Parts: sequence; structure tokens; C-alpha cells
Amino acid sequence: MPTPKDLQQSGLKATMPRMKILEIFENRRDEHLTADDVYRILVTSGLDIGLATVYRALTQFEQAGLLQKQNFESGKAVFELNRGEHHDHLVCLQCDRVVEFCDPEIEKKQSEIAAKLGFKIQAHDLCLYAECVDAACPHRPSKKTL
Amino acid sequence: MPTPKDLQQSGLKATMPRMKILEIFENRRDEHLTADDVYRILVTSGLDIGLATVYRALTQFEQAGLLQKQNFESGKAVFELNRGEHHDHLVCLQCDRVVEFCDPEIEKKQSEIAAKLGFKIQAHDLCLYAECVDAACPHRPSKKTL
DNA sequence: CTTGTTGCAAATATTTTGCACCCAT
DNA sequence: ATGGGTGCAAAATATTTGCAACAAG
Repeated sequence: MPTPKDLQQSGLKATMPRMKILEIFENRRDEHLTADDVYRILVTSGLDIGLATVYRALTQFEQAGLLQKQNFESGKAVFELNRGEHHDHLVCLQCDRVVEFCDPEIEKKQSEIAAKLGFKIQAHDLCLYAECVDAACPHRPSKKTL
Repeated sequence: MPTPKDLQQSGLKATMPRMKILEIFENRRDEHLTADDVYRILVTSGLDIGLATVYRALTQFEQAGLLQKQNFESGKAVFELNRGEHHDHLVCLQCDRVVEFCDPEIEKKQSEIAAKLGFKIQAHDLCLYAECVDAACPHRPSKKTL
């Protein structure tokens, strides 16, 4: 349940579409949603919000630091709530599940490498593509509805 | 200068369009080209090859292991020659220059992390986005022509 | 009120595909 | 000759934008 202030602090008016979109991400703290996922969820919930508005909101929220954007190899951009602490991703090649992790040693090594090459890191993307070791992997799960 | 065998070994006929496209990558061993970059280079060189053919060739070459595909945050896929040894990328935020590197320690840590999470890594993408430390960074260089 | 915001439709951008014709093998 | 390959145009996908109507501060 986001408050109007979450948006106003970023100079954005607290409109109904924006509040609803932000709420979707707060209700799904560890999912990674595409613009279309968000749009479908809104429509399914009976809300008449345009896809263009979803794209605009996602872009603004990312710039405001409320959301983080990721480009996995699917071709579509996915968004998730920005919870402050940085993390990287591991995507299961069998079921698309996304696991998050963060390794300080890798982070440190990255900075060292960049420094050695004459650069200062502003951001990075690390995504591991892997297969489940145990057979319990729930291949291709059902898709989001609420 | 690619030979017909490079393609035939992968079950692909050694046609003129394919040979020319492969040649472009061999002449630019450390550039990262989009489908449109390749198309433009062909047209500029007076070759009448369709954009669809470029896309088909790039996809086939990637599957054949001749090229590697990368998805940076630009939204367009870029391709480069597959020179066997794996490497990661650092993209300069000022001039789009791409520097390649490989760190065995990071690679090792990645496998450990995946193993701990119950996965076996098949692939990974690591891309650092950074700014030049020295002012010599050639901001926004001219674009490819041959 | 005033300016930012929205929905819709149309425009972009990137990549894929159907199909008749063409060319390596 | 024959089956894969090509160009073109149209389709599919993902995202952006122009604009008139609308709503938040």
C-alpha cells in the first residue's frame, strides 16, 4: 500500500493509475514484471488504464528510483521494486524462475577491474542462466493473474 | 577472409550474402555490431542484401557458434565474432566504447553461488557500465562505414 | 485555474515470417 | 534438378509519441 508521498517526493502527482501500478509492485516484492504483465494485471482487476500509461509510469518510477529495470535475454524489459540493496539475478532456464543474490567479493572485483582499465563503475548487470540441479524444478509455471 | 568451409561445417551453404556478412565480422574482430549496422555496411559497400537475410544469417551464425550475441541495455542485440575464449564487457557511458575482460575469480565465484542455490550455470552475462577516468575518452566516436 | 496526466490511436523500432524466385551443390 | 537460400513486403512485438480531454494541487 503506497502513500501519495512516495510519488510526490519525486515530483509526480499521486494519480490513481500511478498508485495502482506502484501497489502491484509492492504486492509482489520479488517478482519481475514486464509492462504487459502490469497492464494485464490492471485489466484483470477491472481497472481501465492504458498500456501507454503503464509504460510512462514504469519509466518515471525507474527514474525516480522507485523501480529497477532489467533486460534479461527475453527481449522485453522487466521491472521490480527497488529495495535499496543491490542484487544480481539468476534465471532458471527451465522454468524462468528468478533468484536474487549478491556477492560482495564479485562486486569488489568488478570495481578493481574497471579501475585497472581506467573506468569508474556507475552500474552493472550480472545475470546467470542456469539449470535446476534437483528435479523439483517447477517447469514453466502458470502466469500471474492478480 | 572466411572460407566456404567455415559455413559448410555448420550445414550452411556458402552463399554470397553469408560469406560477406561473416567477412564483416572477421574484419572487425573487436567491434559489436547490430543487425542494422551490418546491413548498412553491406549497402554502403554496394551489396544488395536484404535486412531479413542479415537477421537470418546472424541467427544461424550464432547457433553455429560462429558469432556471439549480446543484449546490452540499448534494446538492440549486438553480435561479435566468437573467438573461443569467454569474456565479459564494460561499456563506456560516455562514448559507447566496449572493453572486454575476463576474470577467473569472478567466474569461479559465480559457479559457487549457483551451486549453493541449487543450479548449474549454463551461461552468464556480466556487463559493467562505467565512465572514463581520464579526459581522453573520445566521446561519441564516428560510426562504421566499411 | 494551470499544469501535469491520461487514453487512444498512430508512429517507431526491432525482429520475424510467407512466398515466389534463385542459386549452391 | 532440388532443396536450401534470398529479397520483398507484410506481420509480429515492444515501446514511444501527438493530441484533445481530464484531474490533482
